[in-house]
Amino acid sequence: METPPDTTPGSPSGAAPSGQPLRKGAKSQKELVEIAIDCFARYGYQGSSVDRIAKAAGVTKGALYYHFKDKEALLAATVADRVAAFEHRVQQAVSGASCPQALRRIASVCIDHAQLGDHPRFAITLMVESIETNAEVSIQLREMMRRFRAFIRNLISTGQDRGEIRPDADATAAAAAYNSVILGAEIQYYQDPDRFAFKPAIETFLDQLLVDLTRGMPTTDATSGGELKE
Amino acid sequence: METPPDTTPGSPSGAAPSGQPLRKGAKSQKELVEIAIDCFARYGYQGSSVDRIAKAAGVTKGALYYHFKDKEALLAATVADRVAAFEHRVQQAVSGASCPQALRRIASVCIDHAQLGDHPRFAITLMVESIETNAEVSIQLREMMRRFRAFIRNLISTGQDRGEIRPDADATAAAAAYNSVILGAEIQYYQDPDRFAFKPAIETFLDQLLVDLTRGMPTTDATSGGELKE
Amino acid sequence: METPPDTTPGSPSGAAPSGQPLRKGAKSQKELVEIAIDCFARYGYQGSSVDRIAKAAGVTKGALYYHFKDKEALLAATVADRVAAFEHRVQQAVSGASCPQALRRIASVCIDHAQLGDHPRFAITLMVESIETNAEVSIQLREMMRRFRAFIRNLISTGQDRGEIRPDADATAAAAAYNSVILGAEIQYYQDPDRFAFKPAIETFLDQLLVDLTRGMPTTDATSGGELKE
Amino acid sequence: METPPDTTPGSPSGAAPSGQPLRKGAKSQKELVEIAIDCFARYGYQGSSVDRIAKAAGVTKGALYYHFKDKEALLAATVADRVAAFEHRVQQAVSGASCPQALRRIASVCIDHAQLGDHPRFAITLMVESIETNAEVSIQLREMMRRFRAFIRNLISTGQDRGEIRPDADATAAAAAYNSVILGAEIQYYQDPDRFAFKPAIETFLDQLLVDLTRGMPTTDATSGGELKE
DNA sequence: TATGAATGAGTCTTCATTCAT
DNA sequence: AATGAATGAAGACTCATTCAT
Repeated sequence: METPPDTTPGSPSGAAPSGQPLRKGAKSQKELVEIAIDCFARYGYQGSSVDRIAKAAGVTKGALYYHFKDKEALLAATVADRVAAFEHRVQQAVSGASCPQALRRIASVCIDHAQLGDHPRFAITLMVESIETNAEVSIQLREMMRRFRAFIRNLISTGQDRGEIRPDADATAAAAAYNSVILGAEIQYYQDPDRFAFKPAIETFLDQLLVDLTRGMPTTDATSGGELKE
Repeated sequence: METPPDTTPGSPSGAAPSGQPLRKGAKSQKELVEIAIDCFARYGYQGSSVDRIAKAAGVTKGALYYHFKDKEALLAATVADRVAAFEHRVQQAVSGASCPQALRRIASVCIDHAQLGDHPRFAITLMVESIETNAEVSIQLREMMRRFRAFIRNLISTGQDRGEIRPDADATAAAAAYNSVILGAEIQYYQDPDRFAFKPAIETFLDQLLVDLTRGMPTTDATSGGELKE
Repeated sequence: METPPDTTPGSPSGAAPSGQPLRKGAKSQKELVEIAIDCFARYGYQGSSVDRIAKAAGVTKGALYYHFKDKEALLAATVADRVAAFEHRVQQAVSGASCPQALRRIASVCIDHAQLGDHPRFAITLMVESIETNAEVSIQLREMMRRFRAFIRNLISTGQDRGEIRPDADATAAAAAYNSVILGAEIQYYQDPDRFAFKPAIETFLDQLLVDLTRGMPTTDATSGGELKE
Repeated sequence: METPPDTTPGSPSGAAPSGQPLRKGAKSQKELVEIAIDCFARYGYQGSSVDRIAKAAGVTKGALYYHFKDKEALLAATVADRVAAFEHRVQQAVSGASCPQALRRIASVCIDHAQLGDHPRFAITLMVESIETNAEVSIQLREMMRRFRAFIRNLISTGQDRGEIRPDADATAAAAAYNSVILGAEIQYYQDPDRFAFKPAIETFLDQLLVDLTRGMPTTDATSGGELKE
C-alpha cells in the first residue's frame, strides 16, 4: 500500500497569481486549499499526511498550521470550496434552460468536470471515506447531495408545471435515478478510465429518462440529446 | 476524525460453533475474514488498524498475524471472499431467467445485499480507496467490475439473439448505465439511508431501461417490473 | 538489515543417525543443537529468532521448547558444545608433539576449522555479541579464551623446561600474541574470504614467533614450518 | 539476555555547547551520531533499539527520525564517521615516519584508541554482526579493512624501496599478520580487559616482526620498540 | 513427543501537532 | 509569515513464550 510521491505541481489552477511574485514556497491560502484538494481527492483524508500535502505545496508543515488550525480545518476548507464550486457550476448550467435541456446540461457539466480533472474524485472519495469517520464532513457532503437531488427534483416538478414533463412522473425517484447514474458512472470512470464507457452510459440513461418523462408531451429539441455531443 | 470503537460482535455467523471450544477468543480464519470485511467496509483499509480488527474479533494482533502474513494479505483475503460471494450471488440470480427477468433479479440481489447489511459497502469503499494506494486490490476490483459489466452486456446480447431485446440496442452502453445506477444508488444509500429513495431509484431506471430495450418486441411479464416487490 | 532465509539443511553433520529413521521433522536434541549453532554462528543470537532456528531444523517452535527451557538454554547448549569440541580438538592436536610442533599444529587446526565450515564463526560471533548482553555466555567464552591462553602459555613454559624454547622468552605475552593472530585472522577471513591471505598471515606470524622463541636453541624440524602445508 | 539501561551521558564531547540553548534535550546531528556509535559499539545494531539510542541521547525517537530516515541511515552515518576517523588517525600517525616507526606508531594508535574508549569496539562489533545481516555496512567495513591492509602493505613496500626493510619480505603476508594481531588483541581486550595482556601481545609481535623485516638491514632506532611505552 | 494457535511485550516507523525563533 | 526541531501517541509487525491437545 505505498503511494507514489506527488509531483510538485506549480499553481495548479493555471495562470500564476497576478501581481507580486511570491517568494520561495510561499503560497496563498487559496493555493494551499487547491493542493490539498488534489491530495485528498487522490489519496483520501487518511492517505494524505500533512507532510505530504506540505511537500506537494512546496512549503513546510508549519506553514500549513499557520493557515489552518489543524488537519480537519484544512479538510473543511477544501470541502467547502468544492461544494460551492460544484453548486455554482450547476447553477450556471441551468440558467434559462427548459427542464430537459437542463438535465442534459448538468450531466454534461458533470462529465466535463470528471474528465477535465479539475479536482475530480474529491467528493466521491471523501463521501465514501467520511461516512463513518468524520461526522462533520459526512453531513456537509450529505447535505450537498440532498440539495442536488432536491434541485433535480425541482427541475422536474417545474417542468411538470410548465407542461414539459408528464405530470404523473415520480420526480423524486427520477432525480434519485439521475443522481445515481452520474455518481456510479463517475466512480467507474475513475476506476477504469480506459475501458468504461463513461459518456455513452450517461447518454443512454438520459435518452431513456427523457423519453419516459416527456411521454405524451409536445416534443422539444432537447429531448433528442443533441447537446451532449462533444 | 475519531471513529467509535467497534462493539465486539459474537460469532457473526449466527450460532456458536458446537463442539471443540478453542482458546479464549479463538476465531477461525474464516471468521477473522468476516470481521475484517466489516471493518474495511466501514472504515476503509487505512481506517482499520490491525488492532481495531483484532479487537473487533476478540483476539490479539498476534493472532491475526499468525493467520495472515500482513495487513495486505488480510485485505486480499477479504477482497477475494467478497468478489467470489458477489459473483456467486449474481450467478444464482440469473439461472434460467429471461434477459429482462435477469436484469430485474440482479438489481434485486444488489438491493437486498446493500440493505441487509451482509457486508455492504465493502466493494465500494475499497474500490474508491484503493485506486491510488493499492494497485493489486484496485486491479482485482476493476476486473470484477469489468466482468460484471461484461456479464450484463452478454445478458443483453443473448436477449437480442433470443428476440427478447430489440436488436439495435447498444448492449455495452446499456450495461454501463445499469452498473452505474446500482453503484451510484448504493453509495447514496450508504451515505443517507433515511432519505435516499434507494429502491425507487433503481426501479425507475429499470422500468425505463426495459421499456427501451424491449421496444417493438413481443411483451413479456418481466417487462412490467413485478418482481422487485420486497 | 534483512537476512536471507536459511536453506533447510538436512542432517548437517553428514551421516544420518543410525538405527530408527526419525519421523517427519523429528530431530534429536543433538541435531537441534547443531542447527542452532549454524544459525547463531551466522546471524548471532539476536539475529536468530526461535522461529528461524525451528524452520531451519524443520520442526516447530514447540519442539524446540520441548527440548530447551528457553532460547538462552538453547544458546547455553550450543556454547557448551562448541567449547568442548574446540578444546577436544586442541588436545588432540598437541598430543606427543614438541612445543614448536604443537604451536604449528594448533594453528593448523584453527585454520582448518575456520575454512572447513564446521561451525566456524560461532565463537567469535557470540563472543563479540555477548560481551554486554549475556553475562553467562560471556563468562563461559572468556573462560574458554583464558584456558586457551593458559594452555599455550603452558606449552611454551614446558618447552622452556624441556630446552626447546629460550628460557628468557615471555610465555604470557607470546601466548597472547599467538591467540591474537589466530583470532584476528579468522575474523578477517570471515569478513573477506576471497581477499584475505588467511594462511600466509598465520604462517608469517608463526615463523617469526618460532624464530624468536627458539633463538639460540638447538634446531628442531618443526621450527621451519613444514607442517602447515595443506 | 537483559542489557543494562544506558546511563544518560551529558554532552559526550566534554563541555556543554556554549551559546544557543536548543529545546529540551535537543542534540545536534553530530552528537546523535556519537551516542549512536556508543550504543552500536556496546550492544551491536540489533541490540540497540532506536528507543534505547534515543533515551541515551535524551531525546525521543521522533527526534532521531527527524534527522535520520531510518535506523539503517543512522547506522550508515555512524559507520562513515568511524571509518573516516580511523583513517584520519592512521594517516596522522605515519606522517614523516620511517616504515618501522610507522608500524609502531599505528599499533600505538590502535592501542590507545581501544583503551581510551573513544568509540572502541565499534568496528569489530559491527564487522562481525553485519557479515550476514547488512550487506552495505559489511561492504563498507570490508573496504576499510582492505584499505588498511593495503596501507600497511604499501608502508612495507616503500620501506623495501628505501632500504629499511629486507627486499625479500612478503609485504602482503606481513600486513595480514599485522592486522590480525591488532584485531585479535582488541577483541580479547574487550572481552577480558583485566586479564588480557593487551600491550605486551602487540609489542611481542611487533618486535618479532621488525626483527624479521629488518634482518640484514642497517639498524634504525625504531626497530627496538622504544616508542610503545606509555 | 510435538503441533497449532495464541499472547503480550517490544521494535521500527509515521504522523498530527507544537513551539522557539 | 514561515521554518526547523522536536514530541508523543499510534500503527504495523516481530518475537519469545505458553498451552491445550
